[in-house]
Amino acid sequence: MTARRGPPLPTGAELEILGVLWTRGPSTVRDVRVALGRGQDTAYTTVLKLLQIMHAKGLVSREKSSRTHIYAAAEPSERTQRRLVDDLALRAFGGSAARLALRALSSRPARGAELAAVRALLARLDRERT
Amino acid sequence: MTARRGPPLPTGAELEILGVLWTRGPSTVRDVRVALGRGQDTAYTTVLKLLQIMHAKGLVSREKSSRTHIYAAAEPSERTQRRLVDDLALRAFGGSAARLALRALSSRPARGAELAAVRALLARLDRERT
DNA sequence: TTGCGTCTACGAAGCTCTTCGTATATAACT
DNA sequence: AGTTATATACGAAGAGCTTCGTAGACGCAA
Repeated sequence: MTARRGPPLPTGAELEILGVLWTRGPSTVRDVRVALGRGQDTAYTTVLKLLQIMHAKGLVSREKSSRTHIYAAAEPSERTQRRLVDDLALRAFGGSAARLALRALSSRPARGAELAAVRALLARLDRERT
Repeated sequence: MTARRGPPLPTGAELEILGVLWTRGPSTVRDVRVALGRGQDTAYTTVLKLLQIMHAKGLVSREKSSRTHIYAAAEPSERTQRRLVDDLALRAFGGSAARLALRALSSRPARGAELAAVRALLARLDRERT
């Protein structure tokens, strides 16, 4: 139970970088730094160091292209997001992801399209129940 | 926007203590320590220090009963949970709590009663839509 | 009143996370 | 060959989190 395969959960700054890699695809340190959109507020070596740590943790893979490294998220966003949700469910909702979902839906005005997606999922769960 | 009133988000250990206070109601340090269920693995002063820090942060209130303090969660669980969910939505789901909910529901086999609650909520949202 | 059990307060160690500066390598250009 | 631009690697500082030991206060029983 809770075998927890895969890399550890990303920290705050790591998650922000993963977000860039998920939307941009494989990127260089420079690419990531630009995409973070902080201008010069974050030093180049800060992003580099983070990616090196993430590589050591198994959160990203990297490949050498001539002299620069190209980094990519090790897991698809879905899997990491699921692990993050499960973690929060465990820590704050007694392990119930459904109660977490309930709280998420009741908290904010969601857009219609997104609610429709939730309804579709519920319908599918119904169908698969039997 | 994102005005973030109220105390800061609880950390891991703080959240565990809040869980105890939410289910047990106002409790002494000793009560909390016992309810954590770690036996002697955690020192008394560790729980005390945490509660002192949480009091300074505004996460818990306390009241003096003779010589001991009685601690209580400053916010109801619903509010803190909502803030935690909103935080995760912001950091990992582009700010969309609905997409977070979708991931939560698709990740795990939920119990029927919980799914029913989600359906009821969606129905209510429908009704309020107009 | 002296001592024992229990409480609070405080300081500090060990750890992780985030940040950056410095040193070093390497390709490219003159 | 020497200079410049850009890369990586590494060390370390500063902050926050978690843990605990020690010291001091307070009530209660002998």
